[in-house]
Amino acid sequence: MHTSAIPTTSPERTVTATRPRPILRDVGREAQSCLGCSLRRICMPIDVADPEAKVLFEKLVASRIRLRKGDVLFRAGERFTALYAIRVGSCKTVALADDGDEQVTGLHLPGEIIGVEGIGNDVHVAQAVALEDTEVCVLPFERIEALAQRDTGFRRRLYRLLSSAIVRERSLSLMLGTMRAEQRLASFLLDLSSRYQMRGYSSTDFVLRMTREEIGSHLGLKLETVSRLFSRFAEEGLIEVQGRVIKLCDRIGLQHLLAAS
Amino acid sequence: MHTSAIPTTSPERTVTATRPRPILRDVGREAQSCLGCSLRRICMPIDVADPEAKVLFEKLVASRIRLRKGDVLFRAGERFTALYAIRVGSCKTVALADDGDEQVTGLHLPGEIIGVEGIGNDVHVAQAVALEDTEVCVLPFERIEALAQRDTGFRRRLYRLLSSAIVRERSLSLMLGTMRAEQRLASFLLDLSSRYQMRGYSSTDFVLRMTREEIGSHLGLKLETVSRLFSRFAEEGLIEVQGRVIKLCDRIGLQHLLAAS
DNA sequence: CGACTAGTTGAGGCCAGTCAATGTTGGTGG
DNA sequence: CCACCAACATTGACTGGCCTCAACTAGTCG
Repeated sequence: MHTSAIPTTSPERTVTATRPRPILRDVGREAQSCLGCSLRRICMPIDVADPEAKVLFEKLVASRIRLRKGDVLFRAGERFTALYAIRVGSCKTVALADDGDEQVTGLHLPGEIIGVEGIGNDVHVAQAVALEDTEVCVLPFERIEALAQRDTGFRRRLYRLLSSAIVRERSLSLMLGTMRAEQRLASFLLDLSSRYQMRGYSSTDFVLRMTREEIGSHLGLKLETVSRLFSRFAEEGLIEVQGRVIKLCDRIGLQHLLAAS
Repeated sequence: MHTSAIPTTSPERTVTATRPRPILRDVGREAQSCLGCSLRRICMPIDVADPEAKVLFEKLVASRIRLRKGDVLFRAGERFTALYAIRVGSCKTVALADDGDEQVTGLHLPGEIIGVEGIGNDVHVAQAVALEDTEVCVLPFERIEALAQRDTGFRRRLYRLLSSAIVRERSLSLMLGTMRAEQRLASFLLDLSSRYQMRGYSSTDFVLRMTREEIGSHLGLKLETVSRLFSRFAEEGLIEVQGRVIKLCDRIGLQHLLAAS
């Protein structure tokens, strides 16, 4: 069930770090059931009662893929065949406009499922790139379809996955449309913080996996602006910055920034 | 099947034109099948072969609702019970941030289906408001669910609906994150133009249903900026403007604006 | 007619972009 | 181990696009 043809995309025009490199496909790691996965609570929080459906659920993951930093999981224009659940590491998704403009639309952490925009199109409209060494589970669409048809709970999960992607994109628009630079960055940091916390990591100390340029692209800012803001936040005692190592010192202060018009 | 409780939302804080007004529910117009609908090609372009599914398909629309300009179809926080297909008129969808910020996230024309963000949440996260006298079909979620379970084509249609909502939101983000004011407005006009064309209306002459402020909110600009840009586009011979009546004179010129860095 | 909303246009200020120089970090090979 | 290089990051000076504030006009409705 490999993708039979790798569609031609323009020769690598990415913000950073995406050297042209052969696409790595299944590394032959044996699949594993979601049932025993430690990320299940975040990734697939459903119960499947019906025995037949349960069998399908256990076989949802066809394989695992290992990615090194900079590896491309899927490209825009490539045929949609599966969703991917991040098990270890992190990925960015990058949207490409017709005119070559591009934007980091999302930063995805373990337990998140990516690739949903392709689900109605048969084609991916975005690109996913690993930000560090990363491992993802491959959920082939036929299996998703089959399980969705049989099990109501899973179908609900699928709806939720899609609608929360809509909501996420929308809140990004809201941010880009209404916030000023400092608010965007504060909002970004707070969002990251709470997502790390949800996964049992520190909510105050973490390492950014994106460059200033990628963060800027995500927030609709230039890298210099991002850099300046980090410095300013540090001066004001809101955070401590050491390259990509971040420490949130004053969460309340950051939240106040958001409230300010 | 009416919504049993109307959740309390903050007392009307919208960009414009949304006077507090009693929510109008079903006006008692008899439902009608999608099969004979002139918008079906745009709205529900599927064939349902299986006879049982066909019965469900014919009964998809429970009722129609008529809205006058400014009427609210659903509010953020309100329970999600149905999708709505626009038959006549147009609606805007408005997203509300925690801090009171709001943004027009979409302008919806006949044949479009709105409310999909609520599909996984049981709750609407946005507000939909009629921009003119408007009529919508009510597609109760139970009926959608039932048909989706039975018919593969319809299920695909549902996926497509959701994923294209993701793509639409994403391209809005892309616009807000990467384009300058004149490009945003040009892009907005060209998008509207092609959507009118798709519906058999003139692609060059149309009436904006939104105020400058609403357009600005959608594009992440202030109303003065929108107004100035309309004037400038008119000066440059790209368009003619007469209040809300727009005539696109130089489509190519507008497209050139997009390409320019 | 007055009150109100929508739209236009001008003057000035500020936030973020641009251009440029310099510093820092991490990986590679001698 | 260190030298070197490239990618990443920081900081400064300047610019300009969009926002803000404000005045004025046009149309609408009671």
